[in-house]
Amino acid sequence: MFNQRIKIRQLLESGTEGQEAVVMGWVRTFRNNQFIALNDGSTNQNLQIVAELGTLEDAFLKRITTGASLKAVGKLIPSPGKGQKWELKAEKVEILGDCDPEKYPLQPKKHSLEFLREIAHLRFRTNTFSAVFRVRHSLAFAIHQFYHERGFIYLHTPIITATDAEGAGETFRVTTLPFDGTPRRDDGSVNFTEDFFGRPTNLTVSGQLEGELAAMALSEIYTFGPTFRAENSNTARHLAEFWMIEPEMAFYDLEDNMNLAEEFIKYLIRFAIDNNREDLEFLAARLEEEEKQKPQSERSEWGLLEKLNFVLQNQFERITYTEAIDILLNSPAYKKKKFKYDVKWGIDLQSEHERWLVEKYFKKPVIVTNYPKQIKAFYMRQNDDGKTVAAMDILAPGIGEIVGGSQREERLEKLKERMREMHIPIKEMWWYLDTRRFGAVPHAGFGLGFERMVQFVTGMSNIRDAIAFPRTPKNAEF
RNA sequence: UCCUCCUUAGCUCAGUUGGUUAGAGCAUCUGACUGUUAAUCAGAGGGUCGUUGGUUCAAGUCCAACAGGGGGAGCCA
Repeated sequence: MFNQRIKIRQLLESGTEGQEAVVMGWVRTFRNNQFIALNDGSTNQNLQIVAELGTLEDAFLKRITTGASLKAVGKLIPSPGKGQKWELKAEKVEILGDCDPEKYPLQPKKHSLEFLREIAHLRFRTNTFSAVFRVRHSLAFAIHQFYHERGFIYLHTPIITATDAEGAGETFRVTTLPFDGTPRRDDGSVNFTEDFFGRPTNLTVSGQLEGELAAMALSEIYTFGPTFRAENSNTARHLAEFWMIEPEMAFYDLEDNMNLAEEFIKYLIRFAIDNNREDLEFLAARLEEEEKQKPQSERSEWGLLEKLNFVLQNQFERITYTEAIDILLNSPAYKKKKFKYDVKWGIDLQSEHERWLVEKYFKKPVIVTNYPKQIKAFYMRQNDDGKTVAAMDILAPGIGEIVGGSQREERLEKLKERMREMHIPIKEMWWYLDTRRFGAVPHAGFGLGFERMVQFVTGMSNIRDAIAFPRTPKNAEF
């Protein structure tokens, strides 16, 4: 039996003086030939193992190196030293796995995030990344709890799809056809009838359309799974493979949709604060250090926890696209020609415009609604003005668009008209249109980028540090 | 994909108007010390200066191309 061990988190939280304990973990540092800082990932805190001088042989001591894994048996006692409440007075120490210090890349010092990204297989062993992934876990758990409490059904939508009509960007092709000797038709085009599915298929860019089908019977569903975009995006907020939460609700209009999205985001933040206090405090301190490196003008006004608490305590600002344009046109930034891109009704809001609205003007999350129909997807419900659709984007400080959603067009003729205008193949989408033929109801939904949410809560500025093994153009190591 | 900056020891970085043998802190190794907190002190080892080509008597330093990375932009979540 191996698992008579106690996790360090549990030992530090509820251990009692003199308690006999077995712990296992990885050595962070070994000081003074007697103090081992041991971490097992259950908490950011290390347990100090004290091996009294003279009790262990020199040859054995040399094997206790940063990164080595070991088992320690001993008694929990109040620590006479500063910096920790408890320590484990070792009776027995056993090396589980040696770690050559000449070759091990992690040192007990600060490493740059860029360097750690290159050793993503080992970066879990740092304080920063173990904290990020504990928070990420909590958020994932909270997502299920939030929807479960509200009677939503967790739906698994397909990862391989034949639809390329969602208008959400470039896709990854899924095929078993050979690269050499690809079967061709007489006109030279690839003969997909010989492919695995007998037709062109790709990795999903969204589970929304399938989600709508289920919502037309189960009323309220959500998906939470991986999503793929083959765009050549090289930014701190894009991944080729990311996770997305897409709730879809029957009998919801745009306002219901916004209310749910705001409640959802606040629930996730609340959950992390309640369950990951220590990790968030560590990440907040880390962020503060990072901010100090920046020039005064670029520093954020708030610390991480202040920011999260502020978001919790305040209503998201809700404005229409038209109002947003008016505010931008009247802004000092516009009048002083600070914007690189021009502002006028009909344009898609640029990053600089969104950032100005969120970070300079409102200084809190902003929900922008009712965008011009030209710049939005075919399935969004057309408003009576004939110009706009019932769309909503939630813009978060430092992240940008974190949620994109809409009330869906449930009126068959209106939907088909829009599909024709946007050259969406109506015939192939027969199954989608059937929901509008058979008992259509008003419904709405949105997509929340999970890694962007993780970024927002942890304060990590690059999305590649919010997922264990980031997939980006020219990068699929690990 | 575009703009911009960067690439020097295992890591983080200095390196002057181009000039002789390229430095520091941390890490590693050796020794000392022993209630330490990224332990401390002394010493040692460690470099094809991203790659290729060019300019020059002379290139880490100047120029070009390529590769990788950061920041910003587009596309979006």
